[in-house]
Amino acid sequence: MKIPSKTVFYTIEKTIKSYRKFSKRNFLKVVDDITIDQKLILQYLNDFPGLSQKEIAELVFKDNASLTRMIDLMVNKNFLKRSMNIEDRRRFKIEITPKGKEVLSKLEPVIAENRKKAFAGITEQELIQLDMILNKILFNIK
Amino acid sequence: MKIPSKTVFYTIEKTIKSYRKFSKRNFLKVVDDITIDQKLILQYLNDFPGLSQKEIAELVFKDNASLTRMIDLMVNKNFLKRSMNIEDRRRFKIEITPKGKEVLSKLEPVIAENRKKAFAGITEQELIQLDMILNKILFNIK
DNA sequence: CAAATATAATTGATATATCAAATAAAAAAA
DNA sequence: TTTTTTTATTTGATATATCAATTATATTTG
Repeated sequence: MKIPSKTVFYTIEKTIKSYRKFSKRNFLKVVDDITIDQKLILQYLNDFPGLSQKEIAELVFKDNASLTRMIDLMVNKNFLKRSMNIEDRRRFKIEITPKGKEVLSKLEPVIAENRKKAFAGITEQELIQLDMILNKILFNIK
Repeated sequence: MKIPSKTVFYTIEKTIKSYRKFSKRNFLKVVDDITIDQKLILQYLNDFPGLSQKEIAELVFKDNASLTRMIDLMVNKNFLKRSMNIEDRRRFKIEITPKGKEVLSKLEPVIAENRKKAFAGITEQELIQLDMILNKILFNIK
């Protein structure tokens, strides 16, 4: 019999990595040259316009330095536009371009489909359970 | 009310990244200059001597190319020894050095303590639940 | 057996992760 | 207001992630 306490983190890691691969494969069917994290950044900027790089970094669990470079790339790919922010000249104004919005709208149905497939046969109750247990762990280690 | 299906993967990602940071912090109290993945590699080689780089890569969910570079580093740090394998000259014989074993033995109590803290107040039953739900997801997306 | 195919590991290129140090601007304190 | 401290971002250095191409050896096939 397995001892879950020794393997749970392995399973968590496996799940998130597998889901990322699964998602990426499906994304590439409708948009080329996009990564999971780029999609997440687009999504957050769409839902909460005006986010700073630092705020985005926190949302996607990355370092500010990584964000700088990721935003650079996304500007080069014309997904985003970076301009001066008059109110606070330390931060930038980061906006989604029409191309960025188009990419996002192409991905939306894929995202929905991904979740649907991933959660097939899993009840709402189970997801709530899962969420709750993970939050307990998060509380313990914070 | 939150909709878990839209946030569960976010929570999973947050949990695993937080746990990695938490573990690393605690590792560095007893051993300097070790990463979570290096510890995992040492652990696997200790439990299953004779693993090839490819096999290790699969166990830690990494690419062969990454493993090549990680093993290089670990050899430089004198955690591992890499030598020719007579039976199959395509693969290497990778062995833990005394220093590697020492590091591992220093980390063992820390690992146990990490798990204990992370799972405080979580029942065996809940861990089994968690494991089961994650495996359902894994099955769905594989 | 020789030729074709498969496997293990490496290398190169590019992106990302992480930490520390640097820069520039804003906010707080003197 | 000047000085000090804090904040947002960037840059440099090093490690890791990922993909494609390469190399060397093993295995399979004809």
